[in-house]
Amino acid sequence: MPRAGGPPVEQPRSKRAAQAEATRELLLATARDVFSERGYHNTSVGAITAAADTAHGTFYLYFRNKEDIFANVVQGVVLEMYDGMAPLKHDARGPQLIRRLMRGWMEVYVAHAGIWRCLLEAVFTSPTIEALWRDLREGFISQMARSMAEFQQLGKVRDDVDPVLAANAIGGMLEWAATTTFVLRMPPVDNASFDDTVETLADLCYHALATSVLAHPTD
Amino acid sequence: MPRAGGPPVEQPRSKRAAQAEATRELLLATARDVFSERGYHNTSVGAITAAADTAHGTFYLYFRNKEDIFANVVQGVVLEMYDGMAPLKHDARGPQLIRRLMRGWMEVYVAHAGIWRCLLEAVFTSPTIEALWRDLREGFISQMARSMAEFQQLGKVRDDVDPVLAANAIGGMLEWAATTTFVLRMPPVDNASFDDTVETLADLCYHALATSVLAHPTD
Amino acid sequence: MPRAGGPPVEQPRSKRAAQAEATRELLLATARDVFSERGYHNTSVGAITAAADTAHGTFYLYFRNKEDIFANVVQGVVLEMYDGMAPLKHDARGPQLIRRLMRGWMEVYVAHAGIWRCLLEAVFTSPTIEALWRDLREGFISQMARSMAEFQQLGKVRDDVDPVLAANAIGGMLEWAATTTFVLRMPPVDNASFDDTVETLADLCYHALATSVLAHPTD
Amino acid sequence: MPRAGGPPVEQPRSKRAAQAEATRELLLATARDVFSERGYHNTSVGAITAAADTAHGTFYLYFRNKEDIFANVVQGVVLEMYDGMAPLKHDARGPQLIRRLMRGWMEVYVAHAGIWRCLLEAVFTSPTIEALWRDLREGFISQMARSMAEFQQLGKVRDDVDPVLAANAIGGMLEWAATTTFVLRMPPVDNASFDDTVETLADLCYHALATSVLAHPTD
DNA sequence: GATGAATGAGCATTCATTCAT
DNA sequence: CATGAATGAATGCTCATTCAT
Repeated sequence: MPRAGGPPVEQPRSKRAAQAEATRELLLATARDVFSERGYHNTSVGAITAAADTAHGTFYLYFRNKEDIFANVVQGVVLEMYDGMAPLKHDARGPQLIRRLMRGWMEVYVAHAGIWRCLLEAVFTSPTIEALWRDLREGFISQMARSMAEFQQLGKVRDDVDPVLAANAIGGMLEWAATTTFVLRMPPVDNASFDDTVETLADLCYHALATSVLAHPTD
Repeated sequence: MPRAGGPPVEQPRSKRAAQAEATRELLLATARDVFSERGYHNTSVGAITAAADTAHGTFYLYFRNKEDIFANVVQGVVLEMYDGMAPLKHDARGPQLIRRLMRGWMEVYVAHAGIWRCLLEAVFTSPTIEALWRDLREGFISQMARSMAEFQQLGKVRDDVDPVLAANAIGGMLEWAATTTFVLRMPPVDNASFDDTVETLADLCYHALATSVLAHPTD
Repeated sequence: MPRAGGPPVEQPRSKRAAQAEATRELLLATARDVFSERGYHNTSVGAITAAADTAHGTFYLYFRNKEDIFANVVQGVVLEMYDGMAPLKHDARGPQLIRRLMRGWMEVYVAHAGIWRCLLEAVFTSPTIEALWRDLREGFISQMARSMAEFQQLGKVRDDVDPVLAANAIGGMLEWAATTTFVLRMPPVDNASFDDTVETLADLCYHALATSVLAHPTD
Repeated sequence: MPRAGGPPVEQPRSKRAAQAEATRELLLATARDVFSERGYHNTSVGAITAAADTAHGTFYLYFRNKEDIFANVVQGVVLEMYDGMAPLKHDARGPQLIRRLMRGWMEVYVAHAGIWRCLLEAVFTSPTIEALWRDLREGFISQMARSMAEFQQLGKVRDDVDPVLAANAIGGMLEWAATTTFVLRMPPVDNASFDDTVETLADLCYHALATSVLAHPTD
């Protein structure tokens, strides 16, 4: 859609521009699938254009290189993920609330396992992707820190907790548990169900942060 | 091994074998440095042999390919890391103990930042490395789970905690905090010192697990 | 093929495709020369592209590897050879006919000595080429067997001859005489002329097959 | 064994020399097996020394390179083959004799299929092997030519046959039939047994050469 | 806007051969 | 005599990127 502030006309800016936008979107959507399936390094520009049924050269009309298109893919995916993590209604209290939050978050990671794995692969390789993810993640963590500060105001979270550092730690625990357990399928997955994992994470998180455990027994 | 009847000294296994071993070690050590510096994908076999001042073909006398030598590097590094994490004396109690542990662990990650980052890069790319790390990490996590179970026996850790799942979660929190903060140098590092990070992790960990917070005030 | 409604002329399929086809043909023709001159094993992909004045990578746009381009070369050459062997007019009788056939065949082998030698070299090395040649040769032999059966019907060839086995034997005699004498230049060539060789082969072949030698004296 | 004319001593010329000869023979024998199994190009010096359980460098004490050892292997094998072809007792007459000869020859090719195939592979690749085989084969062909001349004297073979050229042609028919049928396993093998092939070759050969077919009916 | 042919740098891998031990 | 570590040239193949059509 045309950016606000652009030319006043709402019309599809000449057929060419519309076509161009369509091609760009096609490449982007295809790239997301291909990256998800084959990983970052194992995906070549040729693989994307082949999957999109597009000429190889067309790619370079819209993206500078693999890193560039991946950055665009990630942009969309990560926002989608963090969006999926936001909608929590404060209609539950204490442990219940945290458990629901955790479950929602884990579900998001599991649902995006392919591209999430691919993102991690790229993060450790490409400085550009690293920087991009740094920024995107910062949004997520600082949002979490803000929530935590609010709970501190309400006396639900211990006062001696630094919201930013704690959010980074708790967020990391979640991210990494999701990654090792459901992406890399490391051992505990054999014995433990999704539910058990969520339960443990929520329990630890609750006790780590809650003001007084006695006031809110585990359930 | 020296033939019976040979000179009593620990003879260098025929000089030839010693030279070969030396070359192998040279390649291994050089590879570790090169990988640390340039990352997994950005390192080629040629880069390693060049840095080791060795003929390209020599590499293949000792290793099958890049993955192979990296697996050997990782083997050594990870054991070194987990070794550096083990030596905790139980001479401290409660929060103090955890704080010291955490500090030790973080120091290990910081000291191995380059190769640790490279390991993560490879884990998401090579199934072989992924499997290798899975095994090495399992040793670390299950050791942690065993400690936790012991503390449960002693009444220091809550009984309703599953030691394996909790170890995976807490270990992950640590790993990922170390990675985001000191490897990827994500935002909080600007504001927070190493000490603050350790303090927060220890505090969260303590409250997450301890039987009764009241008995052991944060400090 | 030209789209319906296009210009009536046999348009060169969009110039692009024509150029591509030209490049492919160039590589093919060059490869044939290089193979003829240097043999199968002594020819590298690089040698072909260098001779064709083409980038190394271009090769892989059209062929999977050396074996692949050689199979294509052989395809063409063998068909060309067997074509050159076919045109026999039945305007001669008995020994004369065979002599002319033999002469024609030998000339074909001599004309294709380089590539024929290269084919034999490859046949014993590459299962793919072996299979390809098996098929091409089968066409040649079974055609010969069919001719022989016809001559049997006409009472010119002995009835107790199995056409397929005999064709294989006689065809082999021809092939191998051509190969040893004119490709490997084995001894008899020093004393015997091309004509003498043809004469002997024709004579042996005639007597081997003909119903009654008395009816058709050698000449 | 020491060559006549060497030092007068029959003793095993110092243990060293004996050992050296043994190693040389070991390499030679092993090479024959390896070549037979894997073909000329697919065999490397390393493969031979590995199979012989010998140091890589040892090879170069006795042979200049792969071509050199193969030439030595071939020397032995071809003589062995032509030896196996010689022993024909003249106790049979006419077609019977030829049939027995042919059968014996074919059996030799079949028994040596692996190394024979390897020899052909090498002949078309290495000028040295080519020259070697030219000489060895010449011995075989000229022996055959001499036999043929004798039979001409006896009036059994047509006078208008040139023994050398005919021997080359008939010998080639045999060689190539053996090769295509039993080494390359070309089509006719599916329908025709070893016996049928021999029968056809003998029959053709007999009619091709015999003075008067009427005097010696096919059987 | 789209195409796809062409490019050539880059990397992995093999192997014959040498030579110090 | 035997060893086997070291060498480095040779080659196959992939892929990002450009550009004429």
